[in-house]
Amino acid sequence: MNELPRPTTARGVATRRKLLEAAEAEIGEKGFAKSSVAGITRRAGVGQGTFYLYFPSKDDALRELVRHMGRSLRRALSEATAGMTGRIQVERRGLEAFIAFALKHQNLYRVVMESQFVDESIYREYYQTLADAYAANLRQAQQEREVRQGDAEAQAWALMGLAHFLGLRYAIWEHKAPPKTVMRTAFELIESGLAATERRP
Amino acid sequence: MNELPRPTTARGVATRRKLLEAAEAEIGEKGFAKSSVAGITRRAGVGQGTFYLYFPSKDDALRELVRHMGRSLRRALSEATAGMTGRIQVERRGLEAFIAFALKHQNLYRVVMESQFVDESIYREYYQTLADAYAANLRQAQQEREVRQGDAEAQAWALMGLAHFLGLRYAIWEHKAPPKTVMRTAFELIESGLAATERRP
Amino acid sequence: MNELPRPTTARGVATRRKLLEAAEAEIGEKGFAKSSVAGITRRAGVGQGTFYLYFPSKDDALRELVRHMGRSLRRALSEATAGMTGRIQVERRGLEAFIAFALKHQNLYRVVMESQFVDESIYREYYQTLADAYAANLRQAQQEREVRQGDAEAQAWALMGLAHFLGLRYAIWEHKAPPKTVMRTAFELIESGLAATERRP
Amino acid sequence: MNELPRPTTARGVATRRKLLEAAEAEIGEKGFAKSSVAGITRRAGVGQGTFYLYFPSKDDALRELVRHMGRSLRRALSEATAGMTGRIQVERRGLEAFIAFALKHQNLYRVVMESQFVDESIYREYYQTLADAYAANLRQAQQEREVRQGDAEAQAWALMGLAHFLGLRYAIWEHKAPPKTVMRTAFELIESGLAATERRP
DNA sequence: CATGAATGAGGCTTCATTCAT
DNA sequence: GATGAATGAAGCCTCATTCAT
Repeated sequence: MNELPRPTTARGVATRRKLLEAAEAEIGEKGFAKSSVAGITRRAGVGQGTFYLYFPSKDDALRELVRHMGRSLRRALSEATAGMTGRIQVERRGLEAFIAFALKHQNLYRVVMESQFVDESIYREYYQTLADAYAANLRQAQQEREVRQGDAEAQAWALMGLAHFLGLRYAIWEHKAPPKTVMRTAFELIESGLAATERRP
Repeated sequence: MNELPRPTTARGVATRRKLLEAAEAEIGEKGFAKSSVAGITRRAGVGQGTFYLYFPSKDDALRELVRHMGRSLRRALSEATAGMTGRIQVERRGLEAFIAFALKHQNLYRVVMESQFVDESIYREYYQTLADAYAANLRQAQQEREVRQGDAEAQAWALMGLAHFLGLRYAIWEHKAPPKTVMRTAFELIESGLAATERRP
Repeated sequence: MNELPRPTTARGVATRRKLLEAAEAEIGEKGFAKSSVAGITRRAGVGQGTFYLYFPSKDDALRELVRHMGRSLRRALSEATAGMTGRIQVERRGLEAFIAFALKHQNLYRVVMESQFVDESIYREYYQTLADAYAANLRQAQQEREVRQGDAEAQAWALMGLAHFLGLRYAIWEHKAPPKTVMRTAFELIESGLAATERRP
Repeated sequence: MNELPRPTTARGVATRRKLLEAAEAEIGEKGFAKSSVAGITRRAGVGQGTFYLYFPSKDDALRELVRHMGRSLRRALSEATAGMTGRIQVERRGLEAFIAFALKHQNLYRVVMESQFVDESIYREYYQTLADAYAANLRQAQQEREVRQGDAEAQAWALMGLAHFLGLRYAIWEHKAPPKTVMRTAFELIESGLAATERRP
C-alpha cells in the first residue's frame, strides 16, 4: 500500500533498479514463498537493510514487480503489433509476441502467477488491465465486422487463457518455442473461432 | 524415509478424513503459504501431532488435496458428458461442467494453482493428466472428421486455457456463473474454432 | 529407577526378549539420542504401547540393556580365561576375548558409551563392576608375585583403557580384527608393563 | 547450502565468542542431547535467532567445540613436553599434562565423547589427529632405540586409551587429580611397557 | 497381554523487519 | 544512503508417553 519516496540521487536510482532485478531473479527462480529478502539483497550486492530503503515490505516489492511486468508485457505486445491492420493479423502476431515474451521472461511469468496468493488485487489488476485493453480492441474490430460479434470481454479472457496455457505448456515448461504445428493449430483455432460470420461489405 | 502406516481402525479412518477436510478448508481459505498445520489440526479438533500420523508433511497434504481435486474434476467432466455424441456437444457441456465445478470448488481450485509453487510436479501432473485425456478425445474426433485437423495436444491446452481463464474471471473472482452472453460467446469461439473444414460425408 | 514386574507367562518373556534385542539393534545402529521407541517396537514387531508393558521408560530400557551387556562381557571374559593359570596368560587371552567380543557386539559397544549421557550411574556401574573384578585378580596376582606391585585399581583401569581404545580403533571403526602386529605390540606392552620386577621364588 | 558470513565487525566477533562460550557451558553441563539452542542463547544473552548468524546448526556448534578442544589439548601436550629429551620423560610429562587438562576441562571432555553420537567423523578426527602425531613421535623414538620396537600406531592407541581411562576414572568422575600411587603405577606400566629391549649404545 | 491412535510439550530453524553506526 | 547485526515470533516436526479398546 505505502509508497516510499522515489530515490532522488542517481546512486539511489541505480540501487533501486538492482534490487528490482534481483527480486525478479530470486522470486522467479525460487518462488515468492521460498524467496527471501536476504537472497534478494545478496544477489543485488547490497546490505540487507538497504532493501527497506526502497520497499516498505517484501510484499510491496512483489507488487511493484508485477506492475512492472504488466507494463513490460503490454509494451511488448503493442510494439509487436504496432501499425498492423486487420485484427486477425494482429491476433496472430500478438500470440507470437506473447509466447516470445514468456520465453524470454520465464521468471516473470511465475512471479505474476504467484502474486495472487500474496495480494489478489495486484494479480487481478494485472490481468484486468490487459483484458480491458484487449476487449476494447476486439469491440472495435467487431464494429468493423472484422471479428465475430459477441461479448468482447469474454473473447478477451478466452484468448488470454488460450495464450497463457500454451505459453505455460511450451515456453515455461519445455523452455522452448512451441513447435510449428502447435502454433499453426492455435492460429487456426483463433482465426476460425473469431472469424466474422459475415464479411464486411 | 518411512512410509506412513495406513490407518487400520475405523477411528483412524475417521480422523484422516477430518484432517483432509480441515486441510481443504484451511488451505482453501488462507492459501497454502499462509495456512498452518496448527490451523488444520485446530479445525479438525485433534492434536497437532496427529497430523503427522496421516501425512508425512504439510506439503504432502497439499499433494493429496491436488490429486483429489484432479480426480474429482475428471469425474465431474466425464459424468457431465457421459453418453453424449457429437464432439461439439461434448465441448459445450464440458465447458459448462468445468465452470460449475470451479464455482463449487473455488477454494480448492486456488489450491491447485498454488501447488505449482510448492512442488511443480503435482501441478504439472494435474494438468497433464487432464490434457492427455482431452487430447485423446480430440484426436479421435479428428479421425471422425468432427473437429478440425491439427495438433490435438495444442487444441487441448488451448481449450483448457480458455476454460481456465473464464472460470477464473467469473466463477472464482465474481463467485458466480458467467452471464449467458459470455457462455454463448465462448461456445461460438470454440465451435467455430474447432469446426471441421469439411463435414463428414 | 522403577522396575516393572517381570513377565509371568512364556509369551511375556518372549516379548520382553524381542524388545530388548530390538532395542540393542535400534540404539546400537542409530545411537540412543536418534533412536525411538517406535523404531524399537517396529523392529520387535509389536505395538508401540507394548514397550511400556515391559519398561517404565526409554531410559530404563537403556539401563537394562547396559546391565545386560555388562553381564555378557564379564561372562565372555571369564569363560575365555577359565581354568587358566599364569596372569600374563590370562591377560593375553583376556585381551583377545575382549576384542572378539567388541567385534561381535559392535552395537553394544556404542550403547554402553552413550549411556553415560543418559544416566552416568549405569555407565559407571558398568565399568566399575568390571574394574573391581579385574583389580581383585590383579591384586591376587601381585601377592603371588606374578605381576608388578602397584595400585591394582590403577592397573585395571589402565589396561581396560588400553583394550577399549584398541577395540574402538580396530574392531569398531574398521570392523575387523586388529592385524597380528597390533596384537603383538599390545601384548608386549602389557606383558612388560605388568612384569614383576622380581620373579617369585 | 549457504556458507555463513564471518562476522566483520567488532560487535559480531564479540557475539560469536559469547555464543561459543555459552555453548561450551550449556553443552558441557547438560550434555549435547539435553542442551538446547535456547539455553545457549539465553546464557549468551542474545536472541535465539542470533545463534544461526554464527553457526549453521546446533550440530555445527558442537563440531566447532570439539575441534577447539582438539587444538587446545594438542597445544597443552606439546607445551608441557617442549624441549624435553628422552621419550620416557616425555611420556611421563605427557600423561601428567593430559590428566591436568582433563581435570581442567571436565565438561568439554565429555562433549568430545558425546560428539561421536552426533557425527562420528568429528570424534574420529579428534582422536586420529592425536594418534597420528603420537605415533609419529613413537616411531621416531623407536628408531632411536628409546622405546620398544613395534607397531607405533598400536602403541599410540594403547597409551591414549590408558590415559583416557585414568582421566575418566579420576579426573572426570572424582573431580580430582589421581592419587600419587595411581600415577606411579601408571608410569611404571608405561615405562616398562615401552622400555626398549636393548639400550642404545 | 497387546495395540493403534492420540497427544502436546519442546526443539530447531527461518526470516521479515528494525536499528545503531 | 548504506549496512551488518540482532531479534523474536512463528512454523514445522518429532517423539516419549498415555489410554481406550
